[in-house]
Amino acid sequence: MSTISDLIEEFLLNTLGDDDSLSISRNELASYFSVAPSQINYVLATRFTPARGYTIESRRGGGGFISVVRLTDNPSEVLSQIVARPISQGYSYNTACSIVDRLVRDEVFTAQEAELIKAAISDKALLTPTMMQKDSLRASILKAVASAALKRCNCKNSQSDPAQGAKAPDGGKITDNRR
Amino acid sequence: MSTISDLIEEFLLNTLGDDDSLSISRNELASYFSVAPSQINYVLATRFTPARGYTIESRRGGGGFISVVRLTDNPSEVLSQIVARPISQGYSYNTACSIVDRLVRDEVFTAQEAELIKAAISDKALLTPTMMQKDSLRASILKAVASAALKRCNCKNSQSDPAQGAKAPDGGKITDNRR
DNA sequence: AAGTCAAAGGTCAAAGAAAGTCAAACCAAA
DNA sequence: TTTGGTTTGACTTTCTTTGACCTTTGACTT
Repeated sequence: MSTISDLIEEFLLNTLGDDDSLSISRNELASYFSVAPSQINYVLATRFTPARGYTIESRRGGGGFISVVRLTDNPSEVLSQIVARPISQGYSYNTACSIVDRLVRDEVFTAQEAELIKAAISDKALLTPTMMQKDSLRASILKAVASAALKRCNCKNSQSDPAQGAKAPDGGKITDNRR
Repeated sequence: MSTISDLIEEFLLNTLGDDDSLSISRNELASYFSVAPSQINYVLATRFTPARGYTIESRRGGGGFISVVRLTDNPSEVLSQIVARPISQGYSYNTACSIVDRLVRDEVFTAQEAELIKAAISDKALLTPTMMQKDSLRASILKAVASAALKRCNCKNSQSDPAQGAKAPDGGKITDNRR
């Protein structure tokens, strides 16, 4: 069964379509789905995270709105960020998966590759006793994988695509807010 | 004589039929058979193991579910050996690489996938202090990856579109992990 | 310009809904 | 009587939903 949050996510994704941003009224959306307005925040906080390649902007007061922006920065940027990030900060499994999925979206990885990577960084695969250790290990493995991916990325990119501007407005933090 | 666990197994197998995967609610199933919910876990843990050709996925919380995924029924010999082998025996990096290369020749993995896997199991990626620990960890990761490779969709299916977050309403893919 | 106010949206914690874990109790067969 | 597979239930973890209360904003007065 899929939850109302899933439906809202789907609705937003559909509304987004091929565009790279959309703007809505929180209250309207909430009443359209008959949920508490704060549930909209929940959906945004859990599904439209930077790790997944989105950011949120909003304004309060009369004429307020929320907008969802699809991050369109260069995939190799994302890879570089993973590589640059200190291992000690670690990644939860879910955050790591969000990132991997996001990279599938950006066509850095195929869906099959993503499955393999996710398997490799699953709790199951990571024997280590404590969660903290797992998170670090995951960061380290992901880093190695990202480096490997960067290599082929460089090969592919060697002659392409100047026409893409649009950097992340926030310096592109890669974290996931899910609880 | 047949225990209730056997009946639950049979029920699941029937429900699975010819499909590659099924998705159920643990609580519903438990109450259908009037058993403790955790008995469902017992059945899954003892009867739907990778060794027997299945893996389990699940999600907790509201809208939670358990899904049973059938692994390919004509697995690569090499792949099944990896899954069967005890982790404690470990793999050196070189051995592991040979195996992965072998799997490339067998067309289980693409060359690109192989690169990523090798990166994931490189000494660099594996933080752990002692070599022995690294070797075990490598075995565990490789096992998880092999297991993922045994999922059908990973073997032959790629015809459909993976490009956007999985639209399959209600019948298809369960592989989640997102949140 | 400053003050007021209603209309947004934001935060947070509690309650609810699943599933997971683990060890103790149970039972059948050797 | 020991052993190994089953069954159960108490407790934990994860994800979702709701509601009460907080902050920001712009328009409207004064």
